Amino acid sequence: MRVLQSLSRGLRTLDLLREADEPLRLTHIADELGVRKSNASHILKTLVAAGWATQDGTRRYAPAARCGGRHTLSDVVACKERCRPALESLVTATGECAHLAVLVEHRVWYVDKVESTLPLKVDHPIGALSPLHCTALGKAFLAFGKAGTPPVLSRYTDRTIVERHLLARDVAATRARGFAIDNEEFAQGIRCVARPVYDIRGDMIAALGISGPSVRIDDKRLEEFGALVRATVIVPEDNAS
Amino acid sequence: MRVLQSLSRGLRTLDLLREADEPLRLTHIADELGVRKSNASHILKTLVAAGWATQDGTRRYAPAARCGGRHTLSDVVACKERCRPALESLVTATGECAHLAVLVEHRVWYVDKVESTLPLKVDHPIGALSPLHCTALGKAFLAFGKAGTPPVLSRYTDRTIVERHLLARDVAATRARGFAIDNEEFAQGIRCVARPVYDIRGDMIAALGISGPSVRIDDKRLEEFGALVRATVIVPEDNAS
DNA sequence: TCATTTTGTACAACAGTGTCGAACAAATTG
DNA sequence: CAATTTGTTCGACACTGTTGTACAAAATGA
Repeated sequence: MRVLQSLSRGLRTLDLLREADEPLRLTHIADELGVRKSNASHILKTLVAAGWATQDGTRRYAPAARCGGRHTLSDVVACKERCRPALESLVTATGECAHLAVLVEHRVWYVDKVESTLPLKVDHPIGALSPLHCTALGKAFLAFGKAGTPPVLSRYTDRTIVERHLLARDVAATRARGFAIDNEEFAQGIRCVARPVYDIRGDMIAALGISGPSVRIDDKRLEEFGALVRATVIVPEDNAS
Repeated sequence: MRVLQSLSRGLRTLDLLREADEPLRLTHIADELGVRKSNASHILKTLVAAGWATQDGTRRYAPAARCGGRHTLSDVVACKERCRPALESLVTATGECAHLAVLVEHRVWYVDKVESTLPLKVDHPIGALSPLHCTALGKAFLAFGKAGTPPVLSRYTDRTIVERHLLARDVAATRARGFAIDNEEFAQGIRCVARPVYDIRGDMIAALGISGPSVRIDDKRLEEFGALVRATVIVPEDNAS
């Protein structure tokens, strides 16, 4: 069997573009492929002509929308189904609400939840969209996924982190801690913790968290929840695909 | 500028695989590309080696999972947001529930809804998954989208269509009618109508429908609902992408 | 603002890859 | 089991893709 060189390189280029968090320069791609710039230029021009990549105003290249995000709808639904038991056991263990969300552009999209049975409870409806910088689920993507810091950091409460360097520090702390915390940064009286969920390839696909009213969650309990969420076992994806 | 031939053909092949409803034979692809079979074989082997296509037991080729479905998460969220006004106006006009769903594998996935304000109402929760062959939303995908008939047709009520030829006839009727109907085929006492929602490229991306209790929806009203759903204007997608 | 550096595209020419055609192998059909 | 269709392997030539250089266009820094 013969492997077509230019085709392989073109596909490799698509992978590079997709894996990158930001548009890539021609030089970078040429280096990565191990070819001359002129050659890389032709490869990229061909990808653009075929509608698989785009070139922006700064001459950088990005994958076209048709390349899709890192995950498909099927991936998300499969993830949702395999995280269900974890959500339920967390609610049983804590009595608080559990949520599952995926990353869409610069927001998190709630795709599943299990409600608390207590009368006072948090209700993020499935299908809702929330910002990244002030929710535990969102911060989990900032810390463990490939989400870039959102362009604007809106204020929701007096605790919302709206300065980029403070957010960066919080994200670093989150990474070290192993789970993300939202301490009334999105809505007053609500505290949350969240952890990443990875797919079989090791890419973060979703964030899974617990939310509850601050009156029931003191600092000590918040830490316990964090440890609990982090330690929760999520059934691995079957590699039949 | 030079367009790399083998790369173009490889990308073209990916398009063919993605657009097809079923795995394609090598000969078919070779004809489509206008090259010899041996050449097409090398192209496809390269795609497989790079993880962009798969070859099944019958030697047919299909796009790999990473190619994604026809639509991304962002597409779905954008669709959901642009369909919101339509859902709300339909609920206002009819008093019944409106739902929005996308296709995932062989099921529909509810991504948005607006509830009826009446005490007796239908409640398909967002995030739920339903079969294709016995829901209006699902039948809309069968008739107007590229969904294939599901492998098994389970019975849910005594009205559920479980024979393939009867379902095919129903799908054809749906196409002619312009909207899909579920006449207590999934749950007793619930009738629905649904229509397709298209993206900017003309591919069906979602199904939008109204559901209500049969006691309030006689045949005449069902037709009215169908006409109403079909006539509802959905704000077009902005082509900034 | 103008040098200086970096980055991307265009060009010609050669090497080597991709394409062809045929022969073989493997399914599928009758 | 023969006949037909379909997919893969192989060698060889032609043409495509790669290279290196030259030029243009931004970006950077003074």
